[in-house]
Amino acid sequence: MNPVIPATPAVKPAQALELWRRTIVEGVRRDQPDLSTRQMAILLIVYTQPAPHTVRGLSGDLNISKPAVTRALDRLGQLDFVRRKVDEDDRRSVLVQRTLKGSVFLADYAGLILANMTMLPEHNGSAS
Amino acid sequence: MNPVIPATPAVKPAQALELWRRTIVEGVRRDQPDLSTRQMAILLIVYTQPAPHTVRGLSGDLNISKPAVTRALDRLGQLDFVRRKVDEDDRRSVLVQRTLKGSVFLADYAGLILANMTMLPEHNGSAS
DNA sequence: CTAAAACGGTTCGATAGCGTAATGAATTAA
DNA sequence: TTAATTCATTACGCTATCGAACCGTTTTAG
Repeated sequence: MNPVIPATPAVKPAQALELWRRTIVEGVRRDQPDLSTRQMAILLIVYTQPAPHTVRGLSGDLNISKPAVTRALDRLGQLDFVRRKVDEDDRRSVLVQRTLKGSVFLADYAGLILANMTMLPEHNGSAS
Repeated sequence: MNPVIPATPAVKPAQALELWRRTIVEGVRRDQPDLSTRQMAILLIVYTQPAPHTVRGLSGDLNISKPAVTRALDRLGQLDFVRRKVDEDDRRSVLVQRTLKGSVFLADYAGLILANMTMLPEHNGSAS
């Protein structure tokens, strides 16, 4: 259908979706903490982007309302995946900090992703 | 930690999370249809796994209740990402079928994943 | 000091999702 | 034919989340 691409980078759309499916399905199956997409997005931002992280900043990053961020932080804080801390330079601001539990959770999730990534080349299906 | 693996495929946990963050954040930012994790899981199963797909089968695949699958199909059907069809062999069963809109959506999503995957090697950060 | 602006949090009504249990329709067993 | 089984959906109560608007605190401007 589309043989224009000169050299395929060894990874195809079908394989990308396969990676996504395996990882997400596994996550839903285990489902210890039922994180919404937004909560997961915030968690990933906090742990993979350099600090500081504020409510306003996260709200802008994800293009969602502030209350939504606050709620997500409530939930993530309830799970002890993140923690709030008042900014000393500006006491109005709240800094989102990482926790050990959050690190463990994401490390585990990363392992899940990697496991499915390494499994990809084996599954060389070219259907549809 | 675990040097048993003979040849690491040049991808680290931090890079896996980076891939996840970029893709999910992009999805949250633009995503017109705000799909939950379960809805996305069902969508991926339907489009990457061979047919047929029934409510009962999806319920078992994801280890969630059947009404949860029904509601997810309502949402996905409302978005015209999937379609219901009565199984002629067994009229009690409902077969979940793919649609053009769903194919386009997932193809677009796959492109998003691939874009972030190819961007990964550039981001060779080894912090933390 | 006083007034305006910025920031995060809270309240509000509305919406969506969950699982359990009951309902309808279709198949199978007797 | 009748009864039991199976599949999907609906009903129900509950919880979580949504955006808009408002509040209290802190910072900045005058």
